[in-house]
Amino acid sequence: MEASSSLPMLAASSFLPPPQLLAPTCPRRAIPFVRVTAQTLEVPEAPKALRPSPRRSAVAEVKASPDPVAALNRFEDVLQTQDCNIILRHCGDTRRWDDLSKVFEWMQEREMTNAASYSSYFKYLGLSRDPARALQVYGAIQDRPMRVQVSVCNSVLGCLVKNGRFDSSFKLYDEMIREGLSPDPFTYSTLLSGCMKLKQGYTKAMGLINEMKSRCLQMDSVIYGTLLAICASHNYCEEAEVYFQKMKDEGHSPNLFHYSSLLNAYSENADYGKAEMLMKDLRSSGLTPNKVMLTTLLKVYSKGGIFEKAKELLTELEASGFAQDEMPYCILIDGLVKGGKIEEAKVLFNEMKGKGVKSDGYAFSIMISALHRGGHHQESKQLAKEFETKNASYDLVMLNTSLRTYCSTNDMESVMRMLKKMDELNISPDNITFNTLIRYFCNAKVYHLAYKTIEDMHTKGHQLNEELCSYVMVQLGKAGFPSEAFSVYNMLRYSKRTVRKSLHEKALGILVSAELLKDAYIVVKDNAELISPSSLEKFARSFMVSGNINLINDVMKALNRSGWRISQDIFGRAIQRYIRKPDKKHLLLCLLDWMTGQGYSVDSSSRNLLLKNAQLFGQNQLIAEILSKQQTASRTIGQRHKK
DNA sequence: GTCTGTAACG
Repeated sequence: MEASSSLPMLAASSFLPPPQLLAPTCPRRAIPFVRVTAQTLEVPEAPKALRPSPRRSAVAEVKASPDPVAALNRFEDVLQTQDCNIILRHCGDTRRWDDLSKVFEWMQEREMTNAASYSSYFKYLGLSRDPARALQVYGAIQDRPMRVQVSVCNSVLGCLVKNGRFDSSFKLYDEMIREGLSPDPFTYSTLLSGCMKLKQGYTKAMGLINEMKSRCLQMDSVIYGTLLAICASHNYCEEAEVYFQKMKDEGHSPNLFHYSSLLNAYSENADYGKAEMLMKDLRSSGLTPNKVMLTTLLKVYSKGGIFEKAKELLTELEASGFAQDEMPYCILIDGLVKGGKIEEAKVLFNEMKGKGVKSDGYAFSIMISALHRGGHHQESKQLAKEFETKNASYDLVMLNTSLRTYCSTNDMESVMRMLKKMDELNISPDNITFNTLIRYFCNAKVYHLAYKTIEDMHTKGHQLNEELCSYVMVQLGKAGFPSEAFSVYNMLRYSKRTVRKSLHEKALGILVSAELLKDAYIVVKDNAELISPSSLEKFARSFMVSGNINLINDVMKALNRSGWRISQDIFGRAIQRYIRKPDKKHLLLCLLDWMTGQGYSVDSSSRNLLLKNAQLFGQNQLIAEILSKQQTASRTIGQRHKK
């Protein structure tokens, strides 16, 4: 446990982390503070830039060229790596993403890349929303020291975080650490900002903070700001207060970021009293609340249902020019809707539109959803159409919202239009999209389409909604598609860790009615103990009559394993089957033997049937012996049961 | 003149 006890081993191995990682205490100051001045660097005054160098003018010419690659080719002999980096950054800064990649590839072909090239390139790939390419280029780096170069790692991680690929950023970070990365504060800043929108973001952030401490890296004001934002977005109000105080104790004075994050934490629980106190504290510290701060305060009032104060504040925001985008209206509209004041919400929404405030779709989506939930389907649909005619831009949430309202008004044409839009915009459907469509197809009673959608959803790795899929399964069974029903059953079983036990019974019922007895056996084999005796009985009876004869004995064993006592009627049916197929006599003998071992016996009519047909099997003697053994055994067991 | 990060809405 203690770091000291493992020190001798440490000395022998260079693969272990440095000792300061094992010892939780840090030296007083890990990184000495060095003021970098001309004196400390002692760089002699360079007489450069007296005349334009050929490299400089080449850079200028490539920068200005509409075809940078052609220009690069002209100056190939003049340009050095750092010159190319300047050109690369210029492409990025001017947002010419195609040229950016072309220049980078040109540099790669001539092995003119260094850490700075990679760092910059990944940064711009992040800005151009191309994390896939960044991952691809990073993965192709052969040189291990380059792969763990801290600025290279930071920029590729930043690219992932910026594009919402939080899980892959943490996965990649772990790989980098295994390969030997030594993270710096930039690394932690980047990763922490990824925690804000992560489900388990708070826990993840705590892990990172501890890791940072063990590496003796200092917390700074921005990292505190990020941390407070993480607390607010995960509703860790008390923790936010603690960090706010801790930060002050460490000598960082809070700025508007810190105040508004803490206020945001209060707004989640609509803690109006604490919010007011915080505003007082802010003013007394000499800061002036800005647009974000006041908008967050509006959220406190709005969530708390203090609509009079909220409206007053909104008027103030308007007067200060802080209500030029839809955000504050959205907050109040949302609060009104959730407070059951849908009419007031509608009035405010129309007021907002009347004032010419532009909407990115947030206000529309709040109103469309609210009207939909309230059962005002036509009105909701009208808003969705209005949004469409305004030619506003769509994202996944807006598409899902519109889709839902079009589905509920059975507007197939519009549903298709939304799906087409989704495709064109390269927006991948999510759980909500799929479930909306499945419900729609169910209501329209087109179960094969519901089935296709479930299949698609499953293939794309989304977790299925059990209640909905189970309904579709039953409907598919009723509509005469038992194989599809069974397929839904299997998708549910393999996409969820646990399913309700009634699912097995439902599936079994469908399969037995459709005489898909082999599939029914699959259901029974793994879940017999979750299925009611009457369903098992029904299955067993059908199987004995028309199931695959070679599986009869296996079915018996599976049923018996579940603890269900097989009735003599079932055995009777099995025996009748076997008697009609004398070439399966070995199976019959096996069954009779097994029955004896399990304390089962045949009833008298089966017994007579067997004895009468024994010569068919050429085993008169053997069958008679087994039957007699069985009677003795069952009598003993019967007596034991009576006791 | 290599990389980084913080606040409000569906």
